[in-house]
Amino acid sequence: MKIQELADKMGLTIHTIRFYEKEGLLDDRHVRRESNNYRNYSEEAIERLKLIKKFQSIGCSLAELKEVLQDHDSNAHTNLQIIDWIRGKKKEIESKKEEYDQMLDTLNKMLKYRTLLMNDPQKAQEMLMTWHASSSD
Amino acid sequence: MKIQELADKMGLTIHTIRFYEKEGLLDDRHVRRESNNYRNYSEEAIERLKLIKKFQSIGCSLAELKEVLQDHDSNAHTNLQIIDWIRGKKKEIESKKEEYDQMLDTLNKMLKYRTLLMNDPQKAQEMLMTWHASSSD
DNA sequence: GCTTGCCCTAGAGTTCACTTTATAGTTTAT
DNA sequence: ATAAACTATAAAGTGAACTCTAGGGCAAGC
Repeated sequence: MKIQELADKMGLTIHTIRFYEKEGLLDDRHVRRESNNYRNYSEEAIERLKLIKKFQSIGCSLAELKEVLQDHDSNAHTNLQIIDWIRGKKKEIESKKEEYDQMLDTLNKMLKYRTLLMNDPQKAQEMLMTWHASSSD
Repeated sequence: MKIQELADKMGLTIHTIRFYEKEGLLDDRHVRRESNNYRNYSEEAIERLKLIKKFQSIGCSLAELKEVLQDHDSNAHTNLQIIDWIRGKKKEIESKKEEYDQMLDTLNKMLKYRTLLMNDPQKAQEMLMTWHASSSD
């Protein structure tokens, strides 16, 4: 598979794919060269890019990803180290989810206030008072 | 309150605070100048910075934040526009939470595999097979 | 009155994750 | 055979959100 085909399949640009390779996120399990020096991608490249996207979408940096993916490949780190990383990442995600829940709370309050403001400005004003009395801006 | 004190209270650097001001996230409700031109921050500055952190932690850009905070202050946008923004943001957060759930799934699989690898390499190998048969890397 | 430490501005530098550009070789269609 | 469409490399540019530096002013202690 040539680079443009892969790019289309993955919804990336060819530049991005070459960039990932340069950053060490793809190795010869994913890309090889044809006699004309064109890159030729294996099916594994697709899976790798999917994995990159997945991790990236939850806030892994490419540097962090490189670490994990290299662990995945070679045995640079011990199993225990990887298990630790996974546990840490799980905690991170869980606390991020909690933050999101808090934020949803805040947004719901804002929504309630703004809706009230349209229907009953008087009551909205009252709401603002009690809000300010408790905590945030 | 002088800048260093605020920075310490908020866990930011003085550079970051001045940067936020330059970006228009703080106004004269939050900062004024003393006769010597030193910045003097009100208590409201603390609430404002908390709010900035809160929104930022769930992926709002400073530009976006500026919009909302200005709405919050002046009535640059209509109530309906703000309500729309809030609704959109809520959706964003909800789908982000789903992504996080998926990621937790993946991490749990990885953890299971790595744990098995330590206790029963044979079974770990089998697990890898069924995994590869289904989908991801 | 001098040192130390905090304050100011303006602007340059940094990191991340791309994105674009310049230049050139290869393949394919007409 | 030539144009178009694709590939390659190397390197510069971008935007976001800081972060740091240079060069200077004020303030408090000895």
